[in-house]
Amino acid sequence: MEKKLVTIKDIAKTLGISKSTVSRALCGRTDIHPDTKKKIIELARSLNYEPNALAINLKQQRTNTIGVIIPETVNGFFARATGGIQKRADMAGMNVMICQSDESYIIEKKNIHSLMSGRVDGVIISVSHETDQSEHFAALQQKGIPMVFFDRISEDLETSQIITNNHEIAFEGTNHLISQGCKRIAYVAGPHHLNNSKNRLHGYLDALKQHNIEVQDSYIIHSSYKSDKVEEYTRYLLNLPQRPDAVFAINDFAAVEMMHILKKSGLRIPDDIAILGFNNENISRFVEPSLSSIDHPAYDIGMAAAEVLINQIRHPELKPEKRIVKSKLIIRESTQKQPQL
Amino acid sequence: MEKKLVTIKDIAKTLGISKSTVSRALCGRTDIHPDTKKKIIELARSLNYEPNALAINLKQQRTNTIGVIIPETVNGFFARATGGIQKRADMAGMNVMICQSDESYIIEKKNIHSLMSGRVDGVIISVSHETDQSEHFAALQQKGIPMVFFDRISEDLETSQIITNNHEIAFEGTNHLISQGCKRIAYVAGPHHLNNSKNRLHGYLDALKQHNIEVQDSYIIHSSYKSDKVEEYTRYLLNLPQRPDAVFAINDFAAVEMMHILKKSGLRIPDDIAILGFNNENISRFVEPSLSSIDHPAYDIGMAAAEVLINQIRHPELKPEKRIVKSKLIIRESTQKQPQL
DNA sequence: CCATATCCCGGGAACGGTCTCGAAAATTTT
DNA sequence: AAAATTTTCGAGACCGTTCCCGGGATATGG
Repeated sequence: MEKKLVTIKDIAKTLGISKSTVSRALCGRTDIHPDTKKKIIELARSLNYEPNALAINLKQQRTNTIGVIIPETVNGFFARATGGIQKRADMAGMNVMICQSDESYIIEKKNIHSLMSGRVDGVIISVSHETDQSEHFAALQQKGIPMVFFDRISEDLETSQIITNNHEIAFEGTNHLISQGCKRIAYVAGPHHLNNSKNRLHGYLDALKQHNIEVQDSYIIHSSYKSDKVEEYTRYLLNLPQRPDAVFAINDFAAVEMMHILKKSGLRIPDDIAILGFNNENISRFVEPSLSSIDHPAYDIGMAAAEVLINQIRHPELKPEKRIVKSKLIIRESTQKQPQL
Repeated sequence: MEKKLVTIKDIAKTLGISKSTVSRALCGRTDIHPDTKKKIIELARSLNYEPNALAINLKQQRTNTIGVIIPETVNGFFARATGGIQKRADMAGMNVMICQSDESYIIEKKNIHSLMSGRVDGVIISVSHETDQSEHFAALQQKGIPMVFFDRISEDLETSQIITNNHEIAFEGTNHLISQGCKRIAYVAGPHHLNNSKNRLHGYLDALKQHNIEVQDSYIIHSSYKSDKVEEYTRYLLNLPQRPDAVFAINDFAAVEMMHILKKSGLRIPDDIAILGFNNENISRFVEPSLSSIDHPAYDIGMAAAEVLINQIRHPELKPEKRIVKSKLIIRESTQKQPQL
């Protein structure tokens, strides 16, 4: 136990050669005799030599790793997105370091510093729900560390970003509800300051406007993404003088829980009240009635984010790049009032 | 852009003092004059100095980070567990580096090497579903890097581990099904070589034996954890000459999907066939009928794993520690044949 | 056979910190 | 006021690599 790890110097000493030569052999240079190279590699293998990434990175002035800051991994969307990031990074031979902000601005800030300190080559971020400023991001940018935002972006900064057609898809979703005959459509939105909830909200509002449906402020709920309030605002909606006949929810978890409460209250879905979710989680197919939702291509978004970042790392002269990934409306039972013909 | 990051030497030079002094000020030593210290700290702050963790770690011969290897973050259990790990590590001022094996032995091995290379102070592992050997773990151990297994452990090695009362809880779950009058209980198990599926399987078998119910091999399915085969084996069970009257499933996702298929086939749950899941995912409360499950305290398991590992790191002389965290049977509608009185 | 190019290899400076040691300066003791 | 002690600081080794540079050995060319 507690053995000192074997270093390049140990190998050099036992072989009676210089550490430069050992280094040459181990990182695959050509200016070394095949025989010595073979000897070195064999010894290294037998000693179970593991290169010290700290030393290498210190010397190289880059770590070959990209930092990721996401609100939380328990959220299926972010879990799938990091999956995509990891896949793409792996293809490029890069490592990934994941931090969770836990939807907290303070922790997000700490994460930034810890990634800077770890000298990651670039950062991918989806900002915490609490965050409404951007100095900590600016600090990163100022140090010349490339960064890419996805899904939840910080609009104050001129950086690369991967977003979806939020406005359009919320517009489309709302239109779908209207086409089903819904007139009193409640909307569970995210926090005001986040771009994606803002854009989605406008999509919703514009759809209403297009159909000359008056906007009811009491139908719009600004909720946290950490949905521990679902029951509360569901009861609120139920007790409104004019009960909504549809709800467009912030995500599928909220939608499913809401459906559960509504059903227990004796309401029929979608006939009494239609429900449309967001994110198209796995479960949505299996609940009853099956939940209509917006398919948010998390994995692809992650892949795109990593791809853009890696480009940025390799070609620092590139201008920030914005990509838009398309979300898709998935219609299931929870919003389909009339049976299909 | 592309600015060189500010170092301790830069600060020393502009202040006309030695880097030793700067270092002293920045890492909070006492043998330095308050005035110089103040000057240094102010300059550092104004320059946005960020210590280079690589250099520090290289010198200190420890990184203050613990590595984590889990099969996949999209799995709610592991996502919650890493949440617990991160929480506990944070309390101890340590960082966490998460790797996903994607249930692949090859990737798991690569992860191990990348963590060794990164010189993490210790590793927490839940082995991939594919893994049936342990040399790669042994390599870690041999280098004196403490490790803790959780949930899915490698039995070949003498290491710390956090497990649950698998045998007992599977026994209890099966008993519960029997108490509901089920006699033909199918069991969807994990791979043979994983300790937890093995122990659970024995719990199931022992429960049957205790009630003199003959074991039917055709009722036992060894499935992957990556459940893309649910439909396939559900059909298989449905087509057996003697259809089972209960299924004890490997996890809630499989259970929920299975329920969905069974319902579409016109079977009533739990009357025609009872379903018991594993892991008590969020959704289980919301499906219809609500799913009985085994509550597997992921967060606590993660906390425990981190705690044991940190102990081990700080006191290398300690013997490996085994902790058992209790799972709990949660009875809902999917297994409750007779209405409650 | 000598000049030149090529091939291998060792020495040693970096990378950015920490830390030990000893010395200068300031303070206290006698 | 000299001695002893304490405070404060600088020089430089070190962590494990990479890489530049130069030199000796070997091969190539005329």
